[in-house]
Amino acid sequence: MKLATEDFDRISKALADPQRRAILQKLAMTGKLNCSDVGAFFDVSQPTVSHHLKELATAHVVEKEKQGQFCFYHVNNEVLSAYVSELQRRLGLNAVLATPHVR
Amino acid sequence: MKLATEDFDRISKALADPQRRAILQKLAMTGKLNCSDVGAFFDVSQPTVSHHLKELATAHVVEKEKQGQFCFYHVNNEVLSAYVSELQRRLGLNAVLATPHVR
DNA sequence: TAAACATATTGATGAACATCTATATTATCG
DNA sequence: CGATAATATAGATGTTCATCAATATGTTTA
Repeated sequence: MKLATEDFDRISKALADPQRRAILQKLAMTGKLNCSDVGAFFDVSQPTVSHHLKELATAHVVEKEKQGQFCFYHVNNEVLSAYVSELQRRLGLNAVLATPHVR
Repeated sequence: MKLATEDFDRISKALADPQRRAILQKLAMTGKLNCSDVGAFFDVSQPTVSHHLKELATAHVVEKEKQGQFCFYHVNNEVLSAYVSELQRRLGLNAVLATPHVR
């Protein structure tokens, strides 16, 4: 999967904040959570959680699923993998594994 | 190689800025550059380049080598690899490849 | 030693941002 | 319908930060 430059930039920024990384990690571990559940894990206000989730969603590293009054979020592994790959590519960390063959 | 939490945080922040990523990428491509050479590639002032290189060095993603009046910088691949691994671990991107065996 | 050069530091400025309180919006339930 | 609950938005505030001009520090060379 190919990431637009704009998305790559946005993801880098999204991952820069420790609180946002913690939220993302929690989502990665639990699979799927709603806003309130996420908030319960951390000592920040509800609007702050909402804001962070929005940032993560805008960067497409999480996906939002509205179910009635609730709003579930889950990690987008495809985007995260693409981000890590692109990061490795840019940093020259994948020279040896350039085109891995599966036989 | 194990990254201290503090280092992981600092690297995430260091990678958040596009200008710093561009500098790092340039260093990854060319291997080794001094301050002036780095500056020549971008349209920013000398103090700004110096500042960014310092941030990258503080995060240990580049290493500094003073040679007389010049100052050479090169990428620290070990730290960058460790960062990417830790990132993958936290984001749950390595479930399948947990302990890759080389036979 | 004086001038020229490479890099670092200082201090200032404007923008971005994390966070909060207050409030709005939308959905459920009695 | 009215109350309660979940999430979002608006606006404010303090902090962090990217950047620059000016200057300092350290190094080479004429």
